Amino acid sequence: MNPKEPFYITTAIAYTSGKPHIGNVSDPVVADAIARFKRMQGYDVYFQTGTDEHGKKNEQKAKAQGVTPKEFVDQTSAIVKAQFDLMNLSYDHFIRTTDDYHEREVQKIFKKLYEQGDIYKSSYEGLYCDECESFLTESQLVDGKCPDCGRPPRPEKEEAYFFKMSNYAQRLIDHINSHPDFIQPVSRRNEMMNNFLLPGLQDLCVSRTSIKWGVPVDFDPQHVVYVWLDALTNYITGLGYHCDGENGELFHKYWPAALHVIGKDITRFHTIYWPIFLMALGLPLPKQVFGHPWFMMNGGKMSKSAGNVLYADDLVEIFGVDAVRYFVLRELPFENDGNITWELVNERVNGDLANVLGNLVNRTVSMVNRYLGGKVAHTGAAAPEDQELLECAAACRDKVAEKMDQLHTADALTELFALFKRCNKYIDETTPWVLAKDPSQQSRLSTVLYNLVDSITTGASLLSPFMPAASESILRQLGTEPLSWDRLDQSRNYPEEGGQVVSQPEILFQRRELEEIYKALEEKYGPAPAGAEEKARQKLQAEIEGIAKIDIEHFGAVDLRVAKITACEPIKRSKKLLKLTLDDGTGTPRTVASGIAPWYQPGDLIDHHVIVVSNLKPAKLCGVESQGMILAADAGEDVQVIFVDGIAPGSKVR
RNA sequence: CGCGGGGUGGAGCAGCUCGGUAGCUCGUCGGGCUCAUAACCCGAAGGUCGUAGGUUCAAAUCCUACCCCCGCAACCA
Repeated sequence: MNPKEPFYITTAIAYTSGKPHIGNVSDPVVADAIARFKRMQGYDVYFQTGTDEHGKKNEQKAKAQGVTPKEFVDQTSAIVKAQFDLMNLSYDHFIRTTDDYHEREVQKIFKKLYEQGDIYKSSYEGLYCDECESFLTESQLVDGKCPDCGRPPRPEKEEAYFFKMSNYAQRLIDHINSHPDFIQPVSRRNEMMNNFLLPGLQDLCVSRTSIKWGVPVDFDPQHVVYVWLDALTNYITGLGYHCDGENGELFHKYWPAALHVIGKDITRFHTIYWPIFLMALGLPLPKQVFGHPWFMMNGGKMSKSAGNVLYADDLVEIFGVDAVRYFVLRELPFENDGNITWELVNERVNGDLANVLGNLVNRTVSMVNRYLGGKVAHTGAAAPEDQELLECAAACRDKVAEKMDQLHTADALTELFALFKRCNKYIDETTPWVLAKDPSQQSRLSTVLYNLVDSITTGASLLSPFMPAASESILRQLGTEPLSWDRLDQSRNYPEEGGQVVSQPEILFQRRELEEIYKALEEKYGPAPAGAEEKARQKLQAEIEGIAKIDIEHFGAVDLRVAKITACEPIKRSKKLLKLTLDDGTGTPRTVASGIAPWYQPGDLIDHHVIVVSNLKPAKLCGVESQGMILAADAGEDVQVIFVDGIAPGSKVR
């Protein structure tokens, strides 16, 4: 390997709408471990992260707080940065999309793409719904009506800029096919190909006039640049890219990026739009994009509104930075979503970190002090049972590297911890406490403990990209320094003539009982159930108060009738829909699609009488025309259709 | 028939490309040890590898059909 080979790695820049949760900091942590590992291997690494600060959401939030958008994102960007720093990220550059050099360059890029014909000015053709304040695409339209409110939208022509994706789609398809590792994992690649590229890419609208908080198009200032075009370019503006040709030194050195680490939700932007923007700029494409899966909380998506969010700083407060890093790197899987809960983190910390690693260091330092006065040297008294340990330690480096090359941080850690487990086993095999009782075994005892310390030194050195602080602490306790990469596949790196360990071992990772954790959480947040109930009440109240009052005429406009379900069948291609055939007393059967399939079997419904909104405008759902809707109580998890059995079909409900 | 991923001891996963003893972590049970953070080490129990067929001397692995779960798309009238 060329020791100076550049390696540019980025995370997705974080959106500054609020405090990021543990899932949001997981790709920076993964990227950081990879960046540190590559540095250790001798690559010339440049690691960039940052915040994405423009867009409507921030504009609105700032307004709600009575501050300017810039003031708002200054706050939230600092919050994001604090979380990243807390996780001990070793980024070389933290970019903000409100940085002046970035904004200037985005304007130039936009202009260049416009001048060369990739971006063209047109008008947004869709119909505009005044009620919903949004444009509707052809596919959204339902009988020419707004799908949300059913009002007739009026034709509106709003001018906007579009990017001609079709110019580059085929080139991108070819690139993806000829670079099988470009998109990781493969499931994401197939998804992109089949859902977006092969059916034909739509031109992308790349400007907005409805938003003020963005980078203005300098030659047409009522437009601002679409946030994704703005955000994605951070990867090159951060390196000092200048589209007029005078690129900075960093750009020359580091572009194209070796790896973009992102969350799976934004794979489309990074593997379709971003490469195409780069093609348009005549730049080489990044070598790899890794759309990692997510952490779920108890099987559900983490979200603030669901109240199941875990924050990095809360976890760090209890477990420490390295433990949280370890969990993310060990448990965030490669292909499918992973799980994170207090219980799972605790299990990992106790099992792997406290028991296997922490205790190993602790017992080793203790023995060196107790039996050898704190100084351990290789005295030459080798024995056959040493071989297996020494080989395990020497082989560890390449095993870990192989897994890291595949971006499998979890497997890399498994390999590394296999070494620590092997060390524990070696202690049992050699029983130093027995040797210590026999003065004639003094030399052997010293070699045994030397081998142990030597192997731990190797392991601790390899550990540093994953858990920098723990690695440093172990090496300091052993009285040595991290090993350089080219020595890591060898033995006897610990000073053979003798090294001095600290006189008192320090607890690396504290074992904790779940009860302690629950207690700490309760002290911090108060009793959980009561708080949650109160929150739910407040939310409900706010929700109901937020709904505009209507007068009786409006309600009278809704025609509710009793109808009997005469037939019911599931709708193919849909998960939630059942197709109901109703007798509403008119003699003409009425078809209604209803999203109740998760709660009702078709047979449960036949012959029941239900309430139907009879004058709702028809709509097409999954290929079925639905003429009205039936009423049901929706408790989120549970849904019950309202039955009025015994009442004649056609009866009015008021 | 929209596209893709997956179904392996109680839990979470590896193995499948290139058929040949089903492996790892946690949990359970039993034993050992005392240097250590109730830790560490050893052993055991527990699996018709989603179902049904097929190919083969031999199938978790290859082929066919079906069932179930997850993601993307669609979508809750």
